[in-house]
Amino acid sequence: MAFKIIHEDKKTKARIGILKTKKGTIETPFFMPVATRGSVKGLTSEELHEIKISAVISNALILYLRSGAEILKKFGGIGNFMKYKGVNFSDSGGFQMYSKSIYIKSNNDGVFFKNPLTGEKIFMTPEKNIKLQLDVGSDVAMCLDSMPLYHNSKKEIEEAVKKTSLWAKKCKEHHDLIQKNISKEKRQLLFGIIQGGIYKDLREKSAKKLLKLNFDGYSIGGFGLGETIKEEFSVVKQLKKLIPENKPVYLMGIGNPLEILKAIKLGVDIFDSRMPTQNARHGTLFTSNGKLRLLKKEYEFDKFPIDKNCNCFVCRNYSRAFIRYQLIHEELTGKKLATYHNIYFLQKLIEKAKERIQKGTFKEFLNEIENNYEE
RNA sequence: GCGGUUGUAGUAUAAUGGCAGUACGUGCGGUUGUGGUCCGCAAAACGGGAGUUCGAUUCUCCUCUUCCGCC
Repeated sequence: MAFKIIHEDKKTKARIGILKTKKGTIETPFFMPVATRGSVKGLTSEELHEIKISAVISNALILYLRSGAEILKKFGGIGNFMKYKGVNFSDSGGFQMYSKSIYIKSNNDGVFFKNPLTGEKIFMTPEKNIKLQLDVGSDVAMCLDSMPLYHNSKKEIEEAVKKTSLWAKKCKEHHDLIQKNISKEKRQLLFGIIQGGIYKDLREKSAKKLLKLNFDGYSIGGFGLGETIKEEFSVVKQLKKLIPENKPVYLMGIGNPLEILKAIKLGVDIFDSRMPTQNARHGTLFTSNGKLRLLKKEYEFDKFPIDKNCNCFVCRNYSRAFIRYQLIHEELTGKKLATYHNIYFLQKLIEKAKERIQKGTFKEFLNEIENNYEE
């Protein structure tokens, strides 16, 4: 069994679990920064270890388009390549169907992408994608899914659900086939992705199809793109009732601190998002009082750290004014320091949440955090 | 002093006898499974004065100003 629950909160659905991968075991809940092309922009793997980030997620499709996949294979996988000791997830690239620069179209057999660097047209099938993610050598792979957008019609979303189910079956069968001679402990895990937008009937249909295939974990995809949190959480609650307790649940693309905590309360185990890193680069910092727009002029001479309650390397050593100055003048150091802080902040927040789940006071913790947030 | 030249948001620049545009900067908002330099919105200017004209930032004159040349 790849996933085991070791602690359950009595007042909420929050839980602590252990995910077992070929690279080792890590505790849930956890947040993964995005390392799209094999690195978390601005941070070294040593720094990720220092912050105690236990997993990162890279993008198999983007790596492939830039010949990264080929190199990774020669290096024995992305973990060896980037010298990262934690767990490596890989995303299939299904999400890139929202990217106009590379997406062309899709049908029941796969997706047409174009390589923006060479103009080459690529037909990405579920089978090819699985092979690709095995070459990337991640510890946990995602199925190729068809991701509808929030503004798509219900009919279009239903189509996407259909394709996602079809591809999931192909992904799972191919994944099992390629790894059939590998011992269980050394196999890459594979997660199915549930789609269906905000429509509960479609989500249910999608979940049921995937549950039959018995994936190692279940991802909830297609959120964070325009729907309200209420709509999102309503679906998360519904899906949690359908997914067996002993399967890890991964809410894809969600990186807002408060949103993460509230999802943990609903029993979500895994998160990823480019939000903390991207926001950092653009000057929006996470703090215990909510977000801080560091580029505002009022911080020009500010000698305080980003967050006075934060104990990270950046907050112990640098002023808001310094980081702001570096960011404004486009010095890499500014982006790096801001990124370090945001990732540290999220990591610490989840660590605290885990402690409080263990103490049985997670619900109170959530209230405390919410009361401190201004936004 | 004489001749020429210049004057438009904080800065740099357009256009026009009839709503003065753009970029950067500033302010505010956004960013959720690619985006190292991202996106959206807003405030903000015709040096001053007189004249011609229905109407002048635009044409004329005066004045101040910029820069260049000459004495």
